Amino acid sequence: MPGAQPNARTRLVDAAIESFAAKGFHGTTTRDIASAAGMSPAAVYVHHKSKEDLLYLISKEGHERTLRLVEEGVASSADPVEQLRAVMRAFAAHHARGHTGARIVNYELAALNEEHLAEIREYRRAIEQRMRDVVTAGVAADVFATSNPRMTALALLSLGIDVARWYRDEGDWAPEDIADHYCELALRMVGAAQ
Amino acid sequence: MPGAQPNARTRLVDAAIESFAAKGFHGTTTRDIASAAGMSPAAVYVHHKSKEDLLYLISKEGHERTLRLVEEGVASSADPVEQLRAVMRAFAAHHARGHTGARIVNYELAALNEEHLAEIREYRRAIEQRMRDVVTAGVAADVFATSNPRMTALALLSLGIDVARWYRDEGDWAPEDIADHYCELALRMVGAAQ
DNA sequence: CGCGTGGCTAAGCGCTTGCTTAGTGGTAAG
DNA sequence: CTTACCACTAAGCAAGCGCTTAGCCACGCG
Repeated sequence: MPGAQPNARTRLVDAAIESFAAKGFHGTTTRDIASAAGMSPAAVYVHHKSKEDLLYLISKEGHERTLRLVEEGVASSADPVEQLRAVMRAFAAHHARGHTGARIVNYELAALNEEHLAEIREYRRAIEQRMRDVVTAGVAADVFATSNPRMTALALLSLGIDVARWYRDEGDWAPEDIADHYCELALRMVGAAQ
Repeated sequence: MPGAQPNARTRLVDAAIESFAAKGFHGTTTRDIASAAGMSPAAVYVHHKSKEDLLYLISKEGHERTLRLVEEGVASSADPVEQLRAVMRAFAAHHARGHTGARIVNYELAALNEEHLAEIREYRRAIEQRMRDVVTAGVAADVFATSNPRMTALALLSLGIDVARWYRDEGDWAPEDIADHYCELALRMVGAAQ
């Protein structure tokens, strides 16, 4: 065991996450990734097929995690108000706490190849569907009131996703502060009765 | 006059906007830009200093335009409710209609050099300040009610910016449809009295 | 001990990159 | 006709790119 720390493969993945988030997929070289993981350029290819494959792995795991988050929020209650609260809390906090990975998930889709992109799009479609279901259930139960449930659902996700763009670790707000306030905003956006 | 159409310089800028928006700054080559403008690779350097300088020019003009938009919205009325309506309408519609340029403005900041980035940050700070002023004025006038005006103002801008990410020309909604609905959402987010 | 195995690297291949150099051809003034 | 100028290009340079090849070295097993 030469270097340090855990598994070299995951060290490379972590290095790729840092690099892709900071400089974008095309702005990152395989040498950047290797040296951030403390290895030689060739080491990347011992553990991963290609640079694009690393991106795909990161994107896939990120989307899986996000979908799971949303589904757990929906499953946490039968009340649309509580569902929305749970989903928005988890979604916003995740995009703050995990802004590094979330930037890749949301802004590097164009760098994926065709098949990989098609697969990732499925996750995104599923996430949107879950949020749409929550909003339409609330409207049907007459606890939400919005003139365009589909656009409102998209706006809710959009608001959460964009946290990954503006969030800074050195900022004044902790992920939980943002999650709290975003819950309030979400309930207002859907016109939740209070 | 060999090629066609207007001014070669602006043709190159337009080509750069298309390319940067589609593939990102680092994913675009100077040859991409030149050939999209119907010229040889060297022609880029007849009219522009460097690839980064093209990005700077696009980013600067985009930010100037956005700031102007926000300021016009604020100036359109003395009533915070009307101000917010005007700003959100213009802001959302702009990020839909001009999503190509807006993507560069919002997602390619990291590709700017240090001085250029510093200058661009000033525009962004000013835009945020204008929005914050509208929200705090509304709270002071007791027509808005929000527990965290600063975060709410950021969320309003965030919501508008992210339109540039998800908007598609082939989609079901026109920029005006989005602008209308986003006005409603904005007023709800700030807790505007109805 | 010899032998295989598996994580890792030194070196480098073929290609593309941003950008430069040395012009070319068309236009217009003198 | 000469001269100067301007928009543009053909060709190419040095550097950097993603990725491969060949092989090293520490290890476990007989």
